[in-house]
Amino acid sequence: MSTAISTAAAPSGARQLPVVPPQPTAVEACCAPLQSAALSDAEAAVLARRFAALSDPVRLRLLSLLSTDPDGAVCACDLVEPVGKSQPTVSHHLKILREAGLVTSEKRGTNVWYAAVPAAIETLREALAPAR
Amino acid sequence: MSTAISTAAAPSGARQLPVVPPQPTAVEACCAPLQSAALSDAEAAVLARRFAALSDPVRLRLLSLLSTDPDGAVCACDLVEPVGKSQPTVSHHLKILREAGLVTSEKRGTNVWYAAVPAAIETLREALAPAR
DNA sequence: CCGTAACATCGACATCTGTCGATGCGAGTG
DNA sequence: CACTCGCATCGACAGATGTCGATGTTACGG
Repeated sequence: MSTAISTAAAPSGARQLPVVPPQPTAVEACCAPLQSAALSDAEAAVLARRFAALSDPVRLRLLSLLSTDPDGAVCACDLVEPVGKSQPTVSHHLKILREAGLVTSEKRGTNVWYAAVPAAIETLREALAPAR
Repeated sequence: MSTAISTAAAPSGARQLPVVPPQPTAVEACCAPLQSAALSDAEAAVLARRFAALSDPVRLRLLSLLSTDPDGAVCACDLVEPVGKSQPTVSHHLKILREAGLVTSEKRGTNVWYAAVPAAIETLREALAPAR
């Protein structure tokens, strides 16, 4: 919507400088797989927080967009329209994903580039691994 | 607490009849992995609902208890004390897990036996699979 | 047939969560 | 230096969620 006309500053197709550090905020595995050993109270709390980051459709779409992007990173300005929410709302969800360690952000000039952290996703996936 | 003395009716160690159907409510995979293709609106909604079932510490502990039980099934009466919540609360969480297809329940006399559904957990796990 | 045990449902309540408009703030630009 | 653009934060609000006590309901047991 907003990035329709002005092609000067940072147009919607702001495809440049896809550079983003690998995974500065890598999430450490907190627990053995759910199905391998009974979770302690603390372990369950940590895991629940992380899964909560995946419990919203908007966040899942954002994470998916970042994960599947050919450049590996997307300008925040290019995330608002695809998910169909207001800019503050998208910013809010990105913050939650960042705090969960699932994405990283890097400021480049006026824009902020977001990238998924595959290792963090893998951590969640391992928590769901079968007993054997 | 309650199941301490009376060893008659259904004591805390009600270990018998571990029989439970495999996975009647097997959850069907709804989406390709997050990191393989951008999620549609509908796909994200379905996935988010399922991950939401894992976004609570009590539910994670319940699922873990069921998954790691040697008999593969646990009487509801034996789930209240381990998680440290009231009986109605535990019943509430079990309902959410059941509606998410992550557990199944079977009534046996006065008791209800719960069992995890590994296939459903696997479905969630696959949604987090890496791109390649 | 009445009492009891196990589990689900109900009602109520406090808290959390998603959403948006308004605002703030830093970085470019003319 | 003023203006604009991009993004985060704030404030507010409606709706969802977790929790528990009370109450229902069903299955046993004497």
